[in-house]
Amino acid sequence: MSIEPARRVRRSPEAARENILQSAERLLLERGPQGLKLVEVAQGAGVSHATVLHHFGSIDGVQTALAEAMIRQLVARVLEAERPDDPEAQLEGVGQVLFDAFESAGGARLAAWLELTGETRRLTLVREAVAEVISGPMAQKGVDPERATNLILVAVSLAMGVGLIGRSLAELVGRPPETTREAALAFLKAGLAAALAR
Amino acid sequence: MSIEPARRVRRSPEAARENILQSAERLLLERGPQGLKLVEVAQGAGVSHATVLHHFGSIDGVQTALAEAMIRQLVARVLEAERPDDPEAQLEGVGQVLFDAFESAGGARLAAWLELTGETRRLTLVREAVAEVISGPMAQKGVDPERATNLILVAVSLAMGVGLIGRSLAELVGRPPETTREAALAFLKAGLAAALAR
DNA sequence: AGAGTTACCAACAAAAATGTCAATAGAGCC
DNA sequence: GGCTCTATTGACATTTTTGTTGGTAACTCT
Repeated sequence: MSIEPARRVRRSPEAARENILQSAERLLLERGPQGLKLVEVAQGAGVSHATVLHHFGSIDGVQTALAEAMIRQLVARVLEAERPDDPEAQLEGVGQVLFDAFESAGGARLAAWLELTGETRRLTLVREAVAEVISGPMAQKGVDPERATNLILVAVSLAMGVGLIGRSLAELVGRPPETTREAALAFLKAGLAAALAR
Repeated sequence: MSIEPARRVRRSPEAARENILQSAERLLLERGPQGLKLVEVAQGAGVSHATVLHHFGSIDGVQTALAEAMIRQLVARVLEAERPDDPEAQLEGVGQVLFDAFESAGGARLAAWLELTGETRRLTLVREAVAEVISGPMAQKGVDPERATNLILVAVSLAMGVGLIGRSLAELVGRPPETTREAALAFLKAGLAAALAR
Protein backbone atom coordinates (compact mmCIF):
# COMPACT_ATOMS: atom_id res chain seq x y z
CA MET A 1 0.00 0.00 0.00
CA SER A 2 2.91 2.34 -0.49
CA ILE A 3 2.44 5.39 -2.64
CA GLU A 4 3.81 4.97 -6.11
CA PRO A 5 6.08 7.89 -7.05
CA ALA A 6 4.32 8.28 -10.42
CA ARG A 7 6.47 7.39 -13.36
CA ARG A 8 7.90 10.41 -15.18
CA VAL A 9 7.80 11.07 -18.86
CA ARG A 10 11.00 12.52 -20.16
CA ARG A 11 10.84 14.32 -23.49
CA SER A 12 13.36 16.05 -25.63
CA PRO A 13 13.42 19.80 -25.01
CA GLU A 14 11.74 20.42 -28.36
CA ALA A 15 9.03 17.86 -27.76
CA ALA A 16 8.45 19.23 -24.28
CA ARG A 17 8.06 22.77 -25.56
CA GLU A 18 5.83 21.61 -28.35
CA ASN A 19 3.64 19.71 -25.94
CA ILE A 20 3.30 22.68 -23.64
CA LEU A 21 2.58 25.10 -26.45
CA GLN A 22 -0.22 22.90 -27.70
CA SER A 23 -1.85 23.00 -24.31
CA ALA A 24 -1.41 26.76 -24.19
CA GLU A 25 -2.96 27.19 -27.62
CA ARG A 26 -5.94 25.10 -26.68
CA LEU A 27 -6.47 27.18 -23.57
CA LEU A 28 -6.10 30.45 -25.41
CA LEU A 29 -8.69 29.47 -27.96
CA GLU A 30 -11.11 27.97 -25.49
CA ARG A 31 -10.91 30.25 -22.53
CA GLY A 32 -9.37 33.36 -23.97
CA PRO A 33 -6.28 35.24 -22.84
CA GLN A 34 -7.46 35.17 -19.24
CA GLY A 35 -7.24 31.41 -19.21
CA LEU A 36 -3.56 31.36 -19.90
CA LYS A 37 -2.48 30.53 -16.36
CA LEU A 38 0.72 28.74 -15.58
CA VAL A 39 -0.87 25.87 -13.71
CA GLU A 40 -3.62 25.33 -16.24
CA VAL A 41 -1.19 25.21 -19.09
CA ALA A 42 0.91 22.74 -17.16
CA GLN A 43 -2.07 20.63 -16.26
CA GLY A 44 -3.25 20.52 -19.85
CA ALA A 45 0.19 19.41 -20.92
CA GLY A 46 0.40 16.81 -18.20
CA VAL A 47 3.41 18.30 -16.47
CA SER A 48 4.08 20.35 -13.38
CA HIS A 49 4.07 24.08 -13.64
CA ALA A 50 7.72 24.12 -12.63
CA THR A 51 8.46 22.28 -15.82
CA VAL A 52 6.77 24.95 -17.85
CA LEU A 53 8.94 27.53 -16.20
CA HIS A 54 11.99 25.42 -16.79
CA HIS A 55 11.36 25.51 -20.51
CA PHE A 56 10.05 29.03 -20.98
CA GLY A 57 11.45 30.97 -18.06
CA SER A 58 8.27 32.82 -17.27
CA ILE A 59 4.64 33.07 -18.20
CA ASP A 60 5.55 35.84 -20.59
CA GLY A 61 7.96 33.49 -22.22
CA VAL A 62 5.09 31.12 -22.86
CA GLN A 63 2.95 33.86 -24.35
CA THR A 64 5.70 35.09 -26.59
CA ALA A 65 6.56 31.63 -27.82
CA LEU A 66 2.90 30.82 -28.37
CA ALA A 67 2.30 33.98 -30.35
CA GLU A 68 5.26 33.34 -32.57
CA ALA A 69 4.33 29.73 -33.15
CA MET A 70 0.75 30.60 -34.05
CA ILE A 71 1.79 33.35 -36.41
CA ARG A 72 4.22 31.05 -38.13
CA GLN A 73 1.48 28.48 -38.47
CA LEU A 74 -1.00 30.99 -39.84
CA VAL A 75 1.36 32.45 -42.40
CA ALA A 76 2.47 29.03 -43.55
CA ARG A 77 -1.11 27.96 -44.03
CA VAL A 78 -1.92 30.96 -46.15
CA LEU A 79 1.19 30.82 -48.28
CA GLU A 80 0.74 27.14 -48.88
CA ALA A 81 -2.34 28.00 -50.87
CA GLU A 82 -0.54 30.28 -53.28
CA ARG A 83 1.02 27.27 -54.89
CA PRO A 84 -1.36 26.26 -57.68
CA ASP A 85 -0.10 27.43 -61.04
CA ASP A 86 -3.51 28.01 -62.47
CA PRO A 87 -4.33 31.67 -61.89
CA GLU A 88 -8.06 31.07 -62.10
CA ALA A 89 -8.02 28.46 -59.37
CA GLN A 90 -5.99 30.89 -57.36
CA LEU A 91 -8.51 33.64 -57.51
CA GLU A 92 -11.16 31.16 -56.64
CA GLY A 93 -9.27 29.60 -53.81
CA VAL A 94 -7.47 32.50 -52.22
CA GLY A 95 -10.58 33.61 -50.41
CA GLN A 96 -11.32 30.12 -49.23
CA VAL A 97 -7.88 29.61 -47.83
CA LEU A 98 -7.71 33.00 -46.25
CA PHE A 99 -10.98 32.47 -44.49
CA ASP A 100 -10.02 28.99 -43.42
CA ALA A 101 -6.75 30.16 -42.01
CA PHE A 102 -8.35 32.88 -39.96
CA GLU A 103 -11.26 30.83 -38.84
CA SER A 104 -10.34 27.23 -38.24
CA ALA A 105 -6.85 27.70 -36.92
CA GLY A 106 -8.00 30.32 -34.50
CA GLY A 107 -6.05 32.81 -36.52
CA ALA A 108 -8.56 35.51 -35.93
CA ARG A 109 -8.48 35.00 -32.20
CA LEU A 110 -4.73 35.02 -32.30
CA ALA A 111 -4.61 38.26 -34.18
CA ALA A 112 -7.18 39.79 -31.88
CA TRP A 113 -5.19 38.70 -28.91
CA LEU A 114 -2.01 40.18 -30.29
CA GLU A 115 -3.75 43.38 -31.15
CA LEU A 116 -5.36 43.69 -27.77
CA THR A 117 -2.19 43.07 -25.88
CA GLY A 118 -0.32 45.46 -28.10
CA GLU A 119 2.11 42.85 -29.32
CA THR A 120 2.19 43.92 -32.91
CA ARG A 121 5.93 44.05 -33.19
CA ARG A 122 6.76 40.49 -33.99
CA LEU A 123 4.65 40.40 -37.09
CA THR A 124 7.55 40.54 -39.49
CA LEU A 125 6.52 37.16 -40.75
CA VAL A 126 3.25 38.61 -41.90
CA ARG A 127 4.92 41.42 -43.75
CA GLU A 128 7.08 38.96 -45.60
CA ALA A 129 4.11 36.84 -46.50
CA VAL A 130 2.22 39.80 -47.91
CA ALA A 131 5.25 40.91 -49.86
CA GLU A 132 5.53 37.44 -51.28
CA VAL A 133 1.95 37.40 -52.48
CA ILE A 134 2.23 40.84 -54.02
CA SER A 135 5.40 40.14 -55.92
CA GLY A 136 4.31 36.60 -56.76
CA PRO A 137 0.81 35.64 -57.84
CA MET A 138 -0.50 39.17 -58.06
CA ALA A 139 2.31 40.47 -60.21
CA GLN A 140 1.87 37.55 -62.57
CA LYS A 141 -1.66 38.64 -63.15
CA GLY A 142 -0.51 42.09 -64.07
CA VAL A 143 -2.00 43.82 -61.08
CA ASP A 144 -0.04 46.88 -60.13
CA PRO A 145 1.45 46.65 -56.63
CA GLU A 146 -0.49 49.61 -55.30
CA ARG A 147 -3.86 48.07 -56.06
CA ALA A 148 -2.70 44.59 -55.13
CA THR A 149 -1.72 45.81 -51.71
CA ASN A 150 -5.07 47.44 -51.18
CA LEU A 151 -6.90 44.31 -52.16
CA ILE A 152 -4.86 42.24 -49.78
CA LEU A 153 -5.45 44.67 -46.95
CA VAL A 154 -9.18 44.46 -47.49
CA ALA A 155 -9.24 40.71 -47.91
CA VAL A 156 -7.22 40.06 -44.78
CA SER A 157 -9.27 42.48 -42.73
CA LEU A 158 -12.45 40.86 -43.90
CA ALA A 159 -11.13 37.40 -43.13
CA MET A 160 -10.15 38.65 -39.74
CA GLY A 161 -13.56 40.03 -38.97
CA VAL A 162 -15.38 37.02 -40.28
CA GLY A 163 -13.11 34.65 -38.42
CA LEU A 164 -13.60 36.53 -35.21
CA ILE A 165 -17.26 37.36 -35.05
CA GLY A 166 -18.71 35.80 -38.17
CA ARG A 167 -20.36 32.85 -36.52
CA SER A 168 -21.84 34.57 -33.51
CA LEU A 169 -22.93 37.47 -35.66
CA ALA A 170 -24.91 35.20 -37.92
CA GLU A 171 -26.47 33.40 -35.00
CA LEU A 172 -27.29 36.75 -33.52
CA VAL A 173 -29.61 37.51 -36.40
CA GLY A 174 -31.02 34.02 -36.50
CA ARG A 175 -29.05 32.59 -39.41
CA PRO A 176 -26.89 29.48 -39.50
CA PRO A 177 -23.35 30.26 -38.38
CA GLU A 178 -21.74 29.74 -41.77
CA THR A 179 -23.90 32.41 -43.32
CA THR A 180 -21.47 35.22 -42.69
CA ARG A 181 -18.60 33.32 -44.11
CA GLU A 182 -20.45 32.40 -47.27
CA ALA A 183 -21.78 35.87 -47.80
CA ALA A 184 -18.36 37.38 -47.24
CA LEU A 185 -16.77 34.92 -49.60
CA ALA A 186 -19.21 35.74 -52.37
CA PHE A 187 -18.82 39.44 -51.72
CA LEU A 188 -15.06 39.19 -51.80
CA LYS A 189 -14.99 37.14 -54.96
CA ALA A 190 -17.26 39.51 -56.79
CA GLY A 191 -15.23 42.48 -55.61
CA LEU A 192 -11.95 40.93 -56.56
CA ALA A 193 -13.18 39.99 -60.01
CA ALA A 194 -14.42 43.52 -60.58
CA ALA A 195 -11.24 45.09 -59.33
CA LEU A 196 -9.00 42.85 -61.39
CA ALA A 197 -11.06 43.21 -64.52
CA ARG A 198 -9.85 46.70 -65.21
CA MET B 1 3.71 68.66 10.16
CA SER B 2 0.86 66.31 10.83
CA ILE B 3 -0.30 64.04 8.05
CA GLU B 4 -3.33 65.42 6.25
CA PRO B 5 -6.12 62.82 6.09
CA ALA B 6 -6.59 63.50 2.37
CA ARG B 7 -9.85 65.14 1.54
CA ARG B 8 -12.45 62.76 0.13
CA VAL B 9 -14.55 63.30 -2.93
CA ARG B 10 -18.07 62.10 -2.53
CA ARG B 11 -20.03 61.45 -5.70
CA SER B 12 -23.50 60.27 -6.41
CA PRO B 13 -23.62 56.52 -7.02
CA GLU B 14 -24.22 57.11 -10.72
CA ALA B 15 -21.37 59.56 -11.06
CA ALA B 16 -19.09 57.23 -9.14
CA ARG B 17 -19.90 54.30 -11.40
CA GLU B 18 -19.52 56.45 -14.47
CA ASN B 19 -16.14 57.68 -13.31
CA ILE B 20 -14.90 54.19 -12.61
CA LEU B 21 -16.17 52.81 -15.90
CA GLN B 22 -14.33 55.52 -17.80
CA SER B 23 -11.11 54.52 -16.15
CA ALA B 24 -11.81 50.88 -16.92
CA GLU B 25 -12.53 51.63 -20.56
CA ARG B 26 -9.33 53.58 -20.91
CA LEU B 27 -7.36 50.71 -19.44
CA LEU B 28 -9.06 48.13 -21.61
CA LEU B 29 -8.27 50.03 -24.77
CA GLU B 30 -4.73 50.92 -23.79
CA ARG B 31 -3.45 47.86 -22.06
CA GLY B 32 -5.86 45.18 -23.19
CA PRO B 33 -7.95 42.81 -21.12
CA GLN B 34 -4.96 41.89 -18.99
CA GLY B 35 -4.71 45.44 -17.78
CA LEU B 36 -8.11 45.38 -16.21
CA LYS B 37 -6.93 45.01 -12.64
CA LEU B 38 -8.90 46.18 -9.68
CA VAL B 39 -6.23 48.45 -8.29
CA GLU B 40 -5.35 49.97 -11.63
CA VAL B 41 -8.95 50.73 -12.43
CA ALA B 42 -9.30 52.32 -9.01
CA GLN B 43 -6.12 54.28 -9.41
CA GLY B 44 -7.16 55.59 -12.80
CA ALA B 45 -10.45 56.70 -11.33
CA GLY B 46 -8.80 58.32 -8.35
CA VAL B 47 -10.47 56.14 -5.75
CA SER B 48 -9.50 53.21 -3.59
CA HIS B 49 -10.08 49.72 -4.90
CA ALA B 50 -12.49 49.11 -2.06
CA THR B 51 -14.70 51.76 -3.56
CA VAL B 52 -14.75 49.98 -6.88
CA LEU B 53 -15.87 46.82 -5.13
CA HIS B 54 -18.50 48.75 -3.23
CA HIS B 55 -20.08 49.86 -6.49
CA PHE B 56 -19.63 46.78 -8.64
CA GLY B 57 -19.36 43.95 -6.18
CA SER B 58 -16.48 42.23 -7.89
CA ILE B 59 -14.06 42.59 -10.73
CA ASP B 60 -16.44 40.58 -12.86
CA GLY B 61 -19.08 43.12 -12.07
CA VAL B 62 -16.83 45.80 -13.50
CA GLN B 63 -16.22 43.82 -16.65
CA THR B 64 -19.88 43.08 -17.16
CA ALA B 65 -20.89 46.68 -16.63
CA LEU B 66 -18.14 47.90 -18.90
CA ALA B 67 -19.08 45.53 -21.68
CA GLU B 68 -22.69 46.55 -21.51
CA ALA B 69 -21.90 50.23 -21.47
CA MET B 70 -19.58 49.95 -24.43
CA ILE B 71 -22.02 47.91 -26.43
CA ARG B 72 -24.75 50.37 -25.74
CA GLN B 73 -22.47 53.17 -26.85
CA LEU B 74 -21.49 51.36 -30.02
CA VAL B 75 -25.00 50.48 -31.06
CA ALA B 76 -26.23 53.98 -30.36
CA ARG B 77 -23.50 55.44 -32.48
CA VAL B 78 -24.33 53.22 -35.41
CA LEU B 79 -28.07 53.68 -35.25
CA GLU B 80 -27.69 57.40 -34.98
CA ALA B 81 -26.38 57.39 -38.50
CA GLU B 82 -29.42 55.71 -40.01
CA ARG B 83 -31.37 58.90 -39.56
CA PRO B 84 -30.88 60.87 -42.77
CA ASP B 85 -33.93 60.63 -45.01
CA ASP B 86 -31.95 60.79 -48.18
CA PRO B 87 -31.30 57.20 -49.24
CA GLU B 88 -28.29 58.16 -51.33
CA ALA B 89 -26.54 59.84 -48.45
CA GLN B 90 -27.33 56.79 -46.42
CA LEU B 91 -25.59 54.43 -48.73
CA GLU B 92 -22.69 56.79 -48.82
CA GLY B 93 -22.54 57.28 -45.11
CA VAL B 94 -23.37 53.91 -43.72
CA GLY B 95 -19.90 52.64 -44.38
CA GLN B 96 -18.29 55.71 -42.89
CA VAL B 97 -20.27 55.49 -39.75
CA LEU B 98 -19.82 51.79 -39.37
CA PHE B 99 -16.10 52.08 -39.70
CA ASP B 100 -15.96 55.02 -37.36
CA ALA B 101 -17.93 53.23 -34.73
CA PHE B 102 -15.72 50.19 -34.83
CA GLU B 103 -12.51 52.08 -35.03
CA SER B 104 -12.58 55.26 -33.03
CA ALA B 105 -14.73 54.14 -30.16
CA GLY B 106 -12.66 51.06 -29.68
CA GLY B 107 -15.64 49.08 -30.83
CA ALA B 108 -13.50 46.55 -32.58
CA ARG B 109 -11.41 45.97 -29.52
CA LEU B 110 -14.53 45.66 -27.47
CA ALA B 111 -15.98 43.07 -29.78
CA ALA B 112 -12.71 41.20 -29.90
CA TRP B 113 -12.56 41.21 -26.16
CA LEU B 114 -16.09 39.90 -25.85
CA GLU B 115 -15.46 37.25 -28.41
CA LEU B 116 -12.22 36.15 -26.80
CA THR B 117 -13.70 35.92 -23.36
CA GLY B 118 -16.72 34.10 -24.69
CA GLU B 119 -19.15 36.71 -23.51
CA THR B 120 -21.37 36.70 -26.53
CA ARG B 121 -24.59 36.35 -24.63
CA ARG B 122 -25.39 39.91 -23.76
CA LEU B 123 -25.42 41.06 -27.32
CA THR B 124 -29.15 41.37 -27.58
CA LEU B 125 -28.70 45.04 -28.18
CA VAL B 126 -26.80 44.27 -31.33
CA ARG B 127 -29.47 41.94 -32.60
CA GLU B 128 -32.07 44.60 -32.13
CA ALA B 129 -29.97 47.14 -33.94
CA VAL B 130 -29.49 44.87 -36.90
CA ALA B 131 -33.16 44.08 -37.01
CA GLU B 132 -33.91 47.76 -36.99
CA VAL B 133 -31.65 48.44 -39.94
CA ILE B 134 -33.07 45.56 -41.92
CA SER B 135 -36.67 46.48 -41.41
CA GLY B 136 -35.93 50.19 -41.68
CA PRO B 137 -33.61 51.73 -44.27
CA MET B 138 -32.99 48.53 -46.16
CA ALA B 139 -36.60 47.63 -46.57
CA GLN B 140 -37.34 51.13 -47.84
CA LYS B 141 -34.90 50.57 -50.61
CA GLY B 142 -36.66 47.41 -51.63
CA VAL B 143 -33.91 45.06 -50.67
CA ASP B 144 -35.23 41.70 -49.66
CA PRO B 145 -34.46 40.80 -46.05
CA GLU B 146 -32.36 37.80 -46.95
CA ARG B 147 -29.92 39.77 -49.02
CA ALA B 148 -30.02 42.73 -46.66
CA THR B 149 -28.99 40.51 -43.82
CA ASN B 150 -26.11 39.12 -45.76
CA LEU B 151 -24.88 42.56 -46.67
CA ILE B 152 -25.00 43.66 -43.10
CA LEU B 153 -23.13 40.62 -41.91
CA VAL B 154 -20.38 41.31 -44.39
CA ALA B 155 -20.22 45.01 -43.70
CA VAL B 156 -20.04 44.57 -39.96
CA SER B 157 -17.42 41.87 -40.22
CA LEU B 158 -15.35 44.03 -42.47
CA ALA B 159 -15.67 47.00 -40.16
CA MET B 160 -14.66 44.78 -37.32
CA GLY B 161 -11.55 43.54 -39.06
CA VAL B 162 -10.54 46.95 -40.25
CA GLY B 163 -11.11 48.50 -36.87
CA LEU B 164 -9.07 45.85 -35.18
CA ILE B 165 -6.06 45.32 -37.38
CA GLY B 166 -6.51 47.83 -40.18
CA ARG B 167 -3.95 50.31 -39.00
CA SER B 168 -1.17 47.98 -38.01
CA LEU B 169 -1.78 45.89 -41.10
CA ALA B 170 -1.23 48.88 -43.33
CA GLU B 171 1.87 49.92 -41.47
CA LEU B 172 3.09 46.39 -41.72
CA VAL B 173 3.26 46.66 -45.48
CA GLY B 174 4.67 50.15 -45.40
CA ARG B 175 1.54 52.15 -46.12
CA PRO B 176 0.00 54.95 -44.09
CA PRO B 177 -2.32 53.59 -41.42
CA GLU B 178 -5.53 54.88 -42.97
CA THR B 179 -4.88 52.96 -46.16
CA THR B 180 -6.76 49.89 -45.08
CA ARG B 181 -9.75 51.85 -44.01
CA GLU B 182 -9.95 53.78 -47.25
CA ALA B 183 -9.47 50.73 -49.38
CA ALA B 184 -12.09 48.82 -47.43
CA LEU B 185 -14.50 51.70 -47.66
CA ALA B 186 -14.15 51.90 -51.42
CA PHE B 187 -14.45 48.16 -51.73
CA LEU B 188 -17.53 48.07 -49.59
CA LYS B 189 -19.21 50.91 -51.41
CA ALA B 190 -18.61 49.36 -54.78
CA GLY B 191 -19.85 46.01 -53.57
CA LEU B 192 -22.95 47.48 -51.99
CA ALA B 193 -23.83 49.44 -55.08
CA ALA B 194 -23.44 46.36 -57.23
CA ALA B 195 -25.47 44.21 -54.89
CA LEU B 196 -28.26 46.74 -54.57
CA ALA B 197 -28.39 47.47 -58.26
CA ARG B 198 -30.07 44.20 -59.12
C1' DA C 1 27.41 -1.34 -15.36
C1' DG C 2 28.84 3.36 -14.07
C1' DA C 3 28.95 8.24 -14.81
C1' DG C 4 27.27 12.52 -16.52
C1' DT C 5 23.58 15.32 -18.17
C1' DT C 6 19.26 17.49 -17.53
C1' DA C 7 14.13 17.12 -17.80
C1' DC C 8 11.23 16.75 -14.17
C1' DC C 9 8.72 17.46 -9.83
C1' DA C 10 7.27 18.45 -4.80
C1' DA C 11 7.54 21.73 -1.48
C1' DC C 12 8.44 26.13 -0.31
C1' DA C 13 8.50 31.21 -0.92
C1' DA C 14 6.99 35.45 -2.82
C1' DA C 15 4.17 38.37 -5.10
C1' DA C 16 -0.03 39.93 -7.01
C1' DA C 17 -4.85 40.26 -7.10
C1' DT C 18 -9.26 40.03 -5.08
C1' DG C 19 -12.24 40.47 -1.37
C1' DT C 20 -13.86 41.82 3.81
C1' DC C 21 -14.77 45.01 7.63
C1' DA C 22 -15.07 48.54 10.84
C1' DA C 23 -14.47 53.25 11.07
C1' DT C 24 -14.55 57.91 8.88
C1' DA C 25 -16.34 61.80 6.47
C1' DG C 26 -19.14 64.24 3.06
C1' DA C 27 -23.91 65.80 2.15
C1' DG C 28 -28.76 66.49 2.81
C1' DC C 29 -32.42 67.14 6.30
C1' DC C 30 -34.58 68.43 10.64
C1' DG D 1 -26.17 72.66 15.60
C1' DG D 2 -27.31 67.75 15.66
C1' DC D 3 -28.89 63.52 12.98
C1' DT D 4 -29.01 60.11 9.38
C1' DC D 5 -27.44 57.95 5.43
C1' DT D 6 -23.96 55.99 2.76
C1' DA D 7 -19.90 56.77 -0.29
C1' DT D 8 -15.32 56.24 0.90
C1' DT D 9 -11.21 54.33 2.75
C1' DG D 10 -7.20 52.00 5.28
C1' DA D 11 -5.93 47.90 7.21
C1' DC D 12 -6.50 43.20 7.26
C1' DA D 13 -7.52 38.54 5.30
C1' DT D 14 -7.84 35.26 1.57
C1' DT D 15 -7.09 33.41 -2.66
C1' DT D 16 -4.63 33.08 -6.96
C1' DT D 17 -0.71 33.19 -9.62
C1' DT D 18 3.98 33.22 -10.33
C1' DG D 19 8.64 32.08 -9.26
C1' DT D 20 12.62 29.24 -6.63
C1' DT D 21 15.24 25.37 -4.94
C1' DG D 22 17.07 20.98 -3.98
C1' DG D 23 16.81 16.61 -5.10
C1' DT D 24 15.13 12.64 -8.12
C1' DA D 25 14.71 9.91 -12.21
C1' DA D 26 15.08 9.10 -17.14
C1' DC D 27 18.13 8.90 -20.90
C1' DT D 28 22.79 8.69 -23.34
C1' DC D 29 27.43 7.52 -23.78
C1' DT D 30 31.34 5.08 -22.67
